[in-house]
Amino acid sequence: MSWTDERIDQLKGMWERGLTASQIAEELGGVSRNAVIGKAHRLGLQSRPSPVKANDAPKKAAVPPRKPVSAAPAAEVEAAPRPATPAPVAQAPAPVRAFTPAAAPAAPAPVTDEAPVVAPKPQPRIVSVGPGGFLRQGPGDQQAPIPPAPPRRLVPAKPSAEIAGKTSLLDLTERICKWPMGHPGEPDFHFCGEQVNPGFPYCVEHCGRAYQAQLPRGTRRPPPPLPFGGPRVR
DNA sequence: CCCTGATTCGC
DNA sequence: GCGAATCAGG
Repeated sequence: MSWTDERIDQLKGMWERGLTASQIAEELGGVSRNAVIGKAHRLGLQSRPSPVKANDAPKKAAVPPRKPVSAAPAAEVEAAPRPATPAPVAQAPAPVRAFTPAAAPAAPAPVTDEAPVVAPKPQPRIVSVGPGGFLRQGPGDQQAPIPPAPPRRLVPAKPSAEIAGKTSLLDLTERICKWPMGHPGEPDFHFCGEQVNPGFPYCVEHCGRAYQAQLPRGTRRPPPPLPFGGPRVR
């Protein structure tokens, strides 16, 4: 499989929504987890909480090159680190005022420079709250800052109590027995969920059901006689 | 063992 | 550019 624009878009979306690389790889199909991670990095989608990478100063070399083909110049001065998100210079917490009307009028924009900015009179903005708690926006108002969505992992909703504790379709992995229990559509339809017989999609017990030993040709039993002599043959 | 993301490097 | 191999932490 190749990285078409569509697949790249899917990758971006899932990566940003917090799906793991494995999940994304499964979803896309035809690519490995490593491929997804590699592509994500090449795309510049980067930096998700990694279990390995400490978020703070990497004092030690994280991964010393296994095959140091070229000696790296050690005296490299790191360039100025680019902040991941532009500094929220004038991110005045406007909506807060709506919820804490008693608070004194805070400085609307905490400008940090020393220029003698003549603070315009902090005229009290009238903010009305609509049903559901959203803030009504006046014609001149700027869009309220959208709070960044925290990274979240999609968790399959548990649909019913009958299935609680059972192996659902979403629980299936390479090493989970996929023998169906019940029938699709029924409320308690699930899968066996036992440890798989290595190399097979089912556990040992269900392998015995799925794969019946076949006698060599010539030694097969004749088919059992059908009732009433079987279908009529002219 | 399983999982995770990061990184390297041959292709 | 791609991704398997590898590393390393949970």
